[in-house]
Amino acid sequence: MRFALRNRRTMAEHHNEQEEQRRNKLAEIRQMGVNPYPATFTKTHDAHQIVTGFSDDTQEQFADVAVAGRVMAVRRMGKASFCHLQDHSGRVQIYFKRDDVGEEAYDVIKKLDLGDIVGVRGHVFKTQTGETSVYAKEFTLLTKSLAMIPIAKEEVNEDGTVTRYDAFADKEQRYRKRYLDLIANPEIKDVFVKRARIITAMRRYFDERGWLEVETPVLQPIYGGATARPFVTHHNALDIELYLRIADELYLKRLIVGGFEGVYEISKNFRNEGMDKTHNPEFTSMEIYVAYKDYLWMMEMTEDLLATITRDVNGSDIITMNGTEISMKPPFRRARMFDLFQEHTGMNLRGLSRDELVAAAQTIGVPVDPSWSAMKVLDEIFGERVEHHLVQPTFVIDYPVEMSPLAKAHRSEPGLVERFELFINGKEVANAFSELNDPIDQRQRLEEQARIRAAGDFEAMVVDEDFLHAIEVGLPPTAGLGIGVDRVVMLLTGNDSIRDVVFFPQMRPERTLSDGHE
RNA sequence: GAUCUCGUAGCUCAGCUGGCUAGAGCAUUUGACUUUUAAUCAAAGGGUCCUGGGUUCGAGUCCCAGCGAGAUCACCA
Repeated sequence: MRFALRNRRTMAEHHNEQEEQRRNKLAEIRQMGVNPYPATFTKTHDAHQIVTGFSDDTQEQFADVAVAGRVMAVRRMGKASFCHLQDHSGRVQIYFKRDDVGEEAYDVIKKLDLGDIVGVRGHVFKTQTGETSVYAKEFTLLTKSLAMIPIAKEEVNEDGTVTRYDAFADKEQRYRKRYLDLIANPEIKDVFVKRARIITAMRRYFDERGWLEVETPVLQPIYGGATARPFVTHHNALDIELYLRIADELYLKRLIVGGFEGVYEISKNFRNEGMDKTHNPEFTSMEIYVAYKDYLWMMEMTEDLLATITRDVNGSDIITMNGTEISMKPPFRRARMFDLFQEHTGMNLRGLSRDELVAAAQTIGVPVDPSWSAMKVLDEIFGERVEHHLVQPTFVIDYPVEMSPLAKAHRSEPGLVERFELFINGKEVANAFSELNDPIDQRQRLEEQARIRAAGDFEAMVVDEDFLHAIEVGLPPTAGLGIGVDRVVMLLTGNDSIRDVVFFPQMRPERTLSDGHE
């Protein structure tokens, strides 16, 4: 009966047996004169502090503690009961004895359900079997839970590991109802704590160097800075179409034009494209622009940044992904794109025409569509033959100009731009260039994009006249970098799905009942 | 968008080539038990078998369509 869970809100009158029982208990508790939803509770300790801090030597400090949390297990034995409370730090066992906690409180304790939130005051002790527990003297119901919660039984093994029986494992329900996932599988909180630490470390790194965190528009009249399809929305008062940003690049460069010499933004971007293990329609990116620097400098900054973050959150330079060790210790390998082609295909693809590239692809057995552009063919060969080799951090540098309409022409290599992409574990993690600041060149590049767009490629860029005007006013030499924050989090937490590093990944809407409940 | 796999109780799952009133463990209810710990013991309740069609004497099971999910591929960060 999946839809019973899914459409609870639309079926307010329809409760199953167990939910009906909980509502009855709620009424009974109210009749006993107990408020099932009081306003506050004063905690003195976290579960973790008690479990790790209590000993024969410290028992004085734990003579009077107050803890609160969600009831995760109850074992009743007539006039005494044990339960496990779970708070943000972990679990602790509570011992309730009717003669100590009082008969009225014990009557409420008898009605406790898994998922209720309670507060307990008492002293800490060790049970006969040696588990550190709180011996309750006072009990307060803090929140009566009315909905069923998929709490599984757990066994703590001798080595301290936990075996969970019949755990809440349905990926769909875990993503849709993340609050249940967090309750039932609390260890996933570590991923999100680490995510927060990564972002904090990144911010600290930039702030320490004097670069300014800024905010630029999410709603943009012209989208740009990347090749992607946008989400479209409508502003009623202005009666115009607006686009959710696909990148913040063009606005951040305007700020460098305006005189800031280092700006960064950590922001959600939105791309109206497919979803899979590494793509969510909204995702977090970090973009930073620093004046008077180039992509060579940016490579050093990037490897130092990522090494610093890795050490901060993982305490080591080594990360392990599906059993593969990846060293985040600088310097990272640097390889020119066409050298990598040479290395992994044995062919020199530099300067080949489209037809020659198609022929080359066929020679090495990469299937290509003859209608594709030269750049598309090159990209395909890279994806098929090169990318998955780039497990250890590798800067791929010096891309063809056609692939990079916002990057500065290479200072010594005609036809290439000063750009790098950083690959780790076979996936792109960062993208950066010496920013194009030649206004004539920039205009030509965007106009070329417009032609590609007119020819039917909706991902090609749109000409942004105001941005071009800003470049004409004068952008100093500038290095820019974008990092896929979700991907960094995936790497540092060992997850291979973006859905496991985002609290609420995008899901198809659930089906509603056909009979008009909605 | 394509292909494959899956959808049975609150949770985790059985249910063979279609055949009695659809099962188990946990969870729930009632009773016993004042240091238990996957507590135990006794009894009980709980199901639109994802949805809609079809085949059949008979469908959880077979067929078709739809919805949702996961995996793989394609596009992208």
